[in-house]
Amino acid sequence: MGDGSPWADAERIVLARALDGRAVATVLDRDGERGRRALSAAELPAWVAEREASPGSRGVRWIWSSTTEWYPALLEAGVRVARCHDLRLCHAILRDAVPGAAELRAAVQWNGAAAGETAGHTEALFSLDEPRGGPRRDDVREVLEELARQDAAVPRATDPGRMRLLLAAESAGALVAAELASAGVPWDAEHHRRILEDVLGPRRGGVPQNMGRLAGEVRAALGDPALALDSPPRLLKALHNAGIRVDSTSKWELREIDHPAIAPLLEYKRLSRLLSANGWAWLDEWVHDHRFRPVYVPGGVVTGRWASSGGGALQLPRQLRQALRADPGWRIVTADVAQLEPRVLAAMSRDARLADAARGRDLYEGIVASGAVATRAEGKIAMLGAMYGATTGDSGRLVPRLRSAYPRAMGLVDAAARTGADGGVVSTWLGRTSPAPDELWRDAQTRASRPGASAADETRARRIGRDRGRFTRNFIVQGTAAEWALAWLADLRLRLADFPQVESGSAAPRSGRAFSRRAHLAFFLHDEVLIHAPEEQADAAAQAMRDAAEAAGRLLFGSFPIDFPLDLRISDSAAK
DNA sequence: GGTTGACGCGCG
DNA sequence: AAAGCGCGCGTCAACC
Repeated sequence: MGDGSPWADAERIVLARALDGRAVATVLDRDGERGRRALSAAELPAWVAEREASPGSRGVRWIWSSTTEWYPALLEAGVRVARCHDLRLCHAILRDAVPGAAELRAAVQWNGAAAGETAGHTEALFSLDEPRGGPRRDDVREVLEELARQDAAVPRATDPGRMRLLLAAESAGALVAAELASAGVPWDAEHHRRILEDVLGPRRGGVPQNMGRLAGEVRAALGDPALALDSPPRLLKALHNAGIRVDSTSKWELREIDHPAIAPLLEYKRLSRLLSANGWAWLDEWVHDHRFRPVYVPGGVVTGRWASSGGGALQLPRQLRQALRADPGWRIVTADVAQLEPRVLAAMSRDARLADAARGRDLYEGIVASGAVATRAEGKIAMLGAMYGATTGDSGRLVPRLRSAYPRAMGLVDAAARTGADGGVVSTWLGRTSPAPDELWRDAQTRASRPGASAADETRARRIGRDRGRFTRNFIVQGTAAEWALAWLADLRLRLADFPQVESGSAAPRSGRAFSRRAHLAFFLHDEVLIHAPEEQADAAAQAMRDAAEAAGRLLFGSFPIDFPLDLRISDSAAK
């Protein structure tokens, strides 16, 4: 790699799979291949640990087809690595972001999810067992060729330096995701059950008691003794029959209605949601041995955010956070970033006035102090509206005030929206690109621009254009915020890995071998991180969170004066 | 019978 | 107080 790149001094070791199932490690240095050896599954962890620890290979970067295929077995054996390059995730970024990366685009066998990761609905383009999609992705030659394609593509990125950061951050995120799976979220199932019993009432075979009582009240108030509350169409008819004029059964609409059936109905919906999303069945499926182990999918969202597939980690209701409890002798350290997205917007647009409003305080209060809006609530609505593309309501009405107060920041998101509406592609700060327009957009524009297009065609084309504009407007902000969060996580996990091990007497053995004796990441949610730490390491873990946030800000935005204050708490649980 | 899409709602 | 981004998941109903 070129001078100054994060890879410049790193020894690179490529792991692939031989036909006999053994791992093949190819050691690369600046001048090319320096050696190769085959290792059995039993030999691999110790060998990796040795290379990772040896002073001579400081900065070794492990290159593999996919972190989800290689790292769990190492963690299982108690071995962590500091750095990796996840070819599958990096392929997806480079393929779209590098102009003219024809070789990468042609290597379609690298598209799609990791082998063995496609449970059902997502059609696997490729699988290790049936290489019908082309070369076996884990094959030694295939892996080395893909690495060569990516090495060739990076210097042709719009900004190679930023692209290297993005690839390193994305790969580090994949390591974090595997480590989170290994460590698990400490979960107090008994406490969770108490909450369920309190809210839903005892289960007596069928419907929990409190839900049954509420359902009875709704049926009585609507004069419909057989009504099935869980069927929106039937519920809607029953509401109409009772003279309640609503277009849907959503709680937003129902909340406006004055009728004796509404209060118990809304309460019923609340309970029903808790039961189906995080009730006893969820506990049985997802919590074992005091750990909740959700399935994270790094890079699963187009913007670069993580997705999840299983366990609903990204939707844990606030109501249940108090069941997230530290092991005895351990603490929960939580940190979330205050107003991450507008801060990122200030930095990427180099808007010094917005950065001023953000500095050292609540950003929305800062907007009030600048005189642009009257109250914090207005500042928040206006800023969200600016980032999401609101045009109507209170939000849409307030956005113009921000436009005049913060022309640089607003100019950047407005420009992204115009680009998107016109069918263009936008990029995050580090260079992840938005998808090209879909068929719906292309078709609408084609219809509207042909001779004899109707007014309806033109209206439709404009609407679809605006829809896409709202997406690209938000893409650059949400995507750059995701990059900041990855940088934060990446820095934090290395700091925590340097923490000393605690006495084995105070270990938390359920956290997995690599994490049971020192502070470790336990949960991540877009702009929020949770650490499970031995009591004596809690303060240091909190400081590591602050230091990592500071480092992430500098890594992305250099000396631009933006700060990322954390809301930090040390407690027995994750409850606010 | 199984699959698919709309809905509703939880999270950021 | 509800229209404006990104998700996952459970449920129901329409469909093959």
